[in-house]
Amino acid sequence: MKSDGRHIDPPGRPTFGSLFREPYQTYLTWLYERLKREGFPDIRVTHSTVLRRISIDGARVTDLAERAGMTKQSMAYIVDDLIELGYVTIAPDPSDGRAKLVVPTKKGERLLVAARDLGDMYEQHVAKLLGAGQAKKLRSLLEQLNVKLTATPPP
Amino acid sequence: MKSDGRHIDPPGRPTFGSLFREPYQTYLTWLYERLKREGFPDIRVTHSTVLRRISIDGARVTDLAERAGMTKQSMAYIVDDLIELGYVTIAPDPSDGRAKLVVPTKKGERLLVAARDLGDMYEQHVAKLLGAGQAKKLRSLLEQLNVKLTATPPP
DNA sequence: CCATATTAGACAGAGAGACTGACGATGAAA
DNA sequence: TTTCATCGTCAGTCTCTCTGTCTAATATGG
Repeated sequence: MKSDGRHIDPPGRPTFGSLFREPYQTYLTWLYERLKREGFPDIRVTHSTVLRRISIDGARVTDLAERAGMTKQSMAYIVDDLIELGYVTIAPDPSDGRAKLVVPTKKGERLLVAARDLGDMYEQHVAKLLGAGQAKKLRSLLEQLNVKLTATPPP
Repeated sequence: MKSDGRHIDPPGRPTFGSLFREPYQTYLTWLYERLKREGFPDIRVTHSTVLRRISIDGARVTDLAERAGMTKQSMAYIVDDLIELGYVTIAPDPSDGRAKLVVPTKKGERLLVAARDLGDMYEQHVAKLLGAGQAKKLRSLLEQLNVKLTATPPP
């Protein structure tokens, strides 16, 4: 944990990568620790690829996989896990006999609400650290950046 | 209980988590794609846990592991890989007969320089997208945030 | 209406990358 | 010297993602 001050990254000027990595890592670690405490001890980081994209209307495994940028086999693996843990169920898709819909259970909905509330709580903590105005500025800059990076990716 | 929205994340207001995740993901993907093109096709994301923390003076596996927050076995596995790929070598630690130092080779140093240059290039791209002043502001906010989050983690 | 191509998902196997536990060798301290 | 801590390794396991192959169901052109 202690830094010896002889790294490639000069201590005074963190690389742009670490600038983004560190808060994300911190957030991730905090969130899953809190979810554990809030009564969801069996939720792992991988599950978020499903949880981030699920809706109460249900979603197909193939769609979830495509949105997450992974294979449908991998997505099916994660969905299976969430089924076993009781956070989602599968229902037949009335509009396509081949497809199944992944739908959150009541327990799954409680999880989604908890995760969202924790996200808000984290943002409030950041506002307390930076000041409300600066936190708002940070959000705004990151939102702009994400939009513009999508539109104009680096060469 | 909100039930009218189809998506858990309202489209207009990304969660705080996604705000950090997206630029980091974009950056990672871009960086390793570029490294591939720059002549380092065998470098994978995992290797960064070593590369981020290595110095030209060398570092012990145990230290690398502790700084990366992982086990020394896992770190040794990654170091072995980098040895085989020719990016680092191990040298005996003159101050401790049990220990070995992980030192970058010439090839490893070229990689570190390339990675750092690409990081700068990415930052310049961000400056072009947001404007130089806003990009500087973003860097400043993220630096402050990282320092303050370390000092005062969320509850 | 049928033949063919496409699509949704399942099954099997492989490999990366992380973990735990146990261990020998070396060093530090009583 | 004896005892305990530390450095790195060996062996085994688990999670997660990938390819490749397969079936059942759907969509489409003739």
